[in-house]
Amino acid sequence: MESSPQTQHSPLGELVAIRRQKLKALRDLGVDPYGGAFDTTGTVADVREVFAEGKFVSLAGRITAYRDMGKSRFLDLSDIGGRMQVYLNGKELDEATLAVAAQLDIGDFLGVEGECFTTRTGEPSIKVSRLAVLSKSLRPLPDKWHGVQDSETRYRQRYLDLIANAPSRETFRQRSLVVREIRRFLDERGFLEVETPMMQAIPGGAAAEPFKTHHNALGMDFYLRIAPELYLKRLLVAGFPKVFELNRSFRNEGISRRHNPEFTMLEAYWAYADFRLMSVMVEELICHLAAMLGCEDHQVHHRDMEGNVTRTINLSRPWKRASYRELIEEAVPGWFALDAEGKRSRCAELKLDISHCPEEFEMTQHVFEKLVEEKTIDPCFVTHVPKELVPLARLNDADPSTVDVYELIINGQEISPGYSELNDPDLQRERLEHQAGEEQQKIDTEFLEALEYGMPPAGGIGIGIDRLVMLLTGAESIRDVILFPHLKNRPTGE
RNA sequence: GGGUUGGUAGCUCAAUGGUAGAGCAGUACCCUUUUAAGGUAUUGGUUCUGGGUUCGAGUCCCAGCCAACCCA
Repeated sequence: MESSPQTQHSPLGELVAIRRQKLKALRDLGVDPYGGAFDTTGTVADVREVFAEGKFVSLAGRITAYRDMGKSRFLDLSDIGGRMQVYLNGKELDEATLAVAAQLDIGDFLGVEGECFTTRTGEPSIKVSRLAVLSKSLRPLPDKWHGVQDSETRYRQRYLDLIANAPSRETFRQRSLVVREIRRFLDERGFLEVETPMMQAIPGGAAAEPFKTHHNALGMDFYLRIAPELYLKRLLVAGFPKVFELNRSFRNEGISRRHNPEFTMLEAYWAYADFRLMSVMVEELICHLAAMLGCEDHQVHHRDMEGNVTRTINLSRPWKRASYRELIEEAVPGWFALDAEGKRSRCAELKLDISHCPEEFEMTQHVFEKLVEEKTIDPCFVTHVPKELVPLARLNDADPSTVDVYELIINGQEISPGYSELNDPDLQRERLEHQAGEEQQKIDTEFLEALEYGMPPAGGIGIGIDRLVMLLTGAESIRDVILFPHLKNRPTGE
């Protein structure tokens, strides 16, 4: 705990001290500044809905503006969904109420009862007949007009960001709508939502560095999952034909504009389907979500602070489908005709740093990431991906050097992979062993055992929900769609 | 991990190496339909931290901390 700011000889301390004096004044008036339940007509939005001249309503919210005109006082009561103006008439209210009103600050939670009326400037308002202090705010809120600009404050004290910045509120409201709608969409199609372990003895389903933890009673180490995949497939073995999980996974890797150590992923599996069917469902889902958020003509517009359109994503169906090879040839003609040395010098010409790509397929993948993925704004399903990149998918019958998957690229980043899942237990074991190399202990042999009981052929998808929300809301950073992104600890104190 | 930029009042931002300022918030007063209310007055500073250069540092140099962006 930090020391109380009012004990410090600081400007902030003085502001807090003044508010504490008001707190005491309220108590001296016989008012509990942290009142209990308050019966309301509803939220601000609800009250606006039922608003009718002369109607008696009751509303609670935070004071976000205070306009004192002498005998007349107007204040704004806000909640996450909007604001409502409240009017205090200095001549009609009793002395006790006015004395309480004199101790109010921006930031306080207040409950009011009164009649609806419209001011002559046309503002729907509530003429207060009774008020109740619900929570006295002891610290000053951010600037009412500029909000919180400092990114560090916005992330560390997200509540201040949400209080002060309407666009941030809207982003997180939309995120919530998206998650809810995905569940509804899948439920409508017969998918069953399940919950599988986030603590796993062997973290499988992806290639990523896991977080490690320890269970005392069992006396064993666990890892936070990097993907739910291997458990969801066990449920296919169990006989569930359609399952999904929409929840957190964890990867102990770098933090960037597009990476948070914990992130939200949808994984869905559909028995007897394949990656093509999954791609159509994902196309439908994302278009549906965009439409729900009000995008017109399948155009998603990203805007800057002034509201100018900075990017338009065209979601018109059908979405482009092209093979990994085609897309790379398109970006770098003649690429696949080059030998390893040729590829290396071509990368140098293209100013691509491939110092971390010893293998040829890694150079190719780097070219793909830089010259295809990052430049693909409108949706594109990339198919026929090299098998080295995707060890858990079914090999393509016609070209066994590739797998039956799609990688959906939108907005310059991978949004969703979709597979025809590999259900041959022997081949799966071989591919996992090859992937694990020296580290055979990293193979989830119990998963392989499950496969040996028989897993139906299936289509599977993953969707990175954070990135999906970025694309739908125009957020530039993953931190703008995660309520509490991880940052380093603050040095000390404030 | 490397590079670039930034960190000044509660918030948003200024300030050629030469007295640290403004708007909002706060405080006091005026004002009965305002709404970024308005008017008058006014309080408020460890300029991120620690060193250094200098007659003099928010400003220049070094180191560190935190953040954003780019690269890996």
